Amino acid sequence: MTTTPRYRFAPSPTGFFHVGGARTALYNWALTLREGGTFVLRIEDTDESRNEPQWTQGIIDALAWLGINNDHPQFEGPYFQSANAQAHIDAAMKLFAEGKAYFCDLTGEQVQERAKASGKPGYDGFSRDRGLEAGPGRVLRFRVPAGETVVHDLVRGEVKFDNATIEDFVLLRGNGSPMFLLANVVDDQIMNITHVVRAEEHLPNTPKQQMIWNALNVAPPTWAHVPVLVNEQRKKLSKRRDKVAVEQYREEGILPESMVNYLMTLGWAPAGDTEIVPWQHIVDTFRLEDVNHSPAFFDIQKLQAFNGEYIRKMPLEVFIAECEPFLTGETMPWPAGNFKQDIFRGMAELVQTRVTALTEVPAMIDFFFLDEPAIDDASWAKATKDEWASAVLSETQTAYATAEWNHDSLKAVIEQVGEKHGLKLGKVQAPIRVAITGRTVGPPLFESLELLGRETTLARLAAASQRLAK
RNA sequence: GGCCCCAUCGUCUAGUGGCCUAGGACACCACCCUCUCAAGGUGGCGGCACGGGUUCGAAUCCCGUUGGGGCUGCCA
Repeated sequence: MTTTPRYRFAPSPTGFFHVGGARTALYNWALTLREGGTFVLRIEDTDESRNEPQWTQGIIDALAWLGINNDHPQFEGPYFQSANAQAHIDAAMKLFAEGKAYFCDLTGEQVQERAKASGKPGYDGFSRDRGLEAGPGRVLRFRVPAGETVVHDLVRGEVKFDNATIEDFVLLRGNGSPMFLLANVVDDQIMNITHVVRAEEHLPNTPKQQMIWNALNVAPPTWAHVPVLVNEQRKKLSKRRDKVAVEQYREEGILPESMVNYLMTLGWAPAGDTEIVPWQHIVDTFRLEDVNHSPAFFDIQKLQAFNGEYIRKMPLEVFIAECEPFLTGETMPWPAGNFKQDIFRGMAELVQTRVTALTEVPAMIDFFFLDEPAIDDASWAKATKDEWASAVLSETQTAYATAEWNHDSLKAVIEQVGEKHGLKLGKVQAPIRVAITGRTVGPPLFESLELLGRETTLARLAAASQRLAK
């Protein structure tokens, strides 16, 4: 009889959802999907001092955004670790009854003092044979057996630990509440978890947990410890120091497809010469055995490059629809109500190749919807510094008053103006562009003018001439 | 300090003893294209940490050194 694999992702709700956590979740999810298993989401909320309910919802929302949600029959949860507290305590007491754990009345400070005095770090097993019963303030410690613990890890291979180097760790706090090491194991047993795929920082915990599994007479799961994600200093990504919130990347216009694809390439690569591959391809080919052993730098620049590619790959209609939330609403740079969908539609294709995040779209087309273009001083100075600028502006204005209003002819007009002054199109267009858009860079000018319309164009050219005359 | 993990271009990686004169991607540079900016195209820069083995042959296996990281909590 073969049991279907059961993977799990067990975050603790102590802050925004971390990109490292997202990658771990994705690894589990990909494996679940390919193997026809189950993905269990379990919120590890046993640290009452740090948990906040809103973070739980944040995790669920962020996972859903990445495509991990209960629309899929293979998704199970969320469960809450706190709901199993009694089972954790029962398991602990079973270990105590069997002599596999014992109570200790030393406080944390006392443990430290003893360690300092003896010169050996950690707990020294002071209460091992004192036969203490449960009581207020007494912690339950696991009696680490002599010998060696060998962890079989799908990405690391065999990792051996000398039990003598592992202290008798705490199972139950002085107030009776279960600790992570225990709760985590008991929950995995209750939920029939077969594969524990998590970040490498948990590797030192694994021999301890494996001993708990054995002490509880249950065969441990298959372990896999994937490398951590690091910052440019090659330190583990931290919520305090680094930009790690999945939510934030979402707000900044990163597409879930890009995030998913990029995260999967940290520590692993699809076969062949392309990294941008469909999720289904990843599901079909991802293997833990192929995961790299060393930490990976989370490179925002590369994430953005992925995102740019995903944006460009979108069918135009999809792009237009996806931009919608970023173009309407209070925070837009233009007066409410000024946005015109048909103008954006006309520009969309030209905008699409020029952004790496959807949040960049408004700035690309703001001049259409602003009553006056927002003139950037540096751009203005650069584009109008030549003595011919004034003449170009006024001559263009005159010609545009009667020109045929389509981008080809608008372009031809400027070419003629340029020719008169011995200037190439690249040069002459500069003052016009600044007059109309406020900047020296932006989407193609003549298509923009066509959509802007004659009236506004002439008004802006006139305004620019006036400004230049001052 | 102790335990554990890791080590290919700046970064992410391919590589599982001969296919490696080490491949791709991001970034960077140049050129082409071009109304600006992009996109696209072409090319360039740039790496097996070091030292010993093993082997006919090593980026690939072994040992050591060095360097990095994680853990070392009545957090998870």
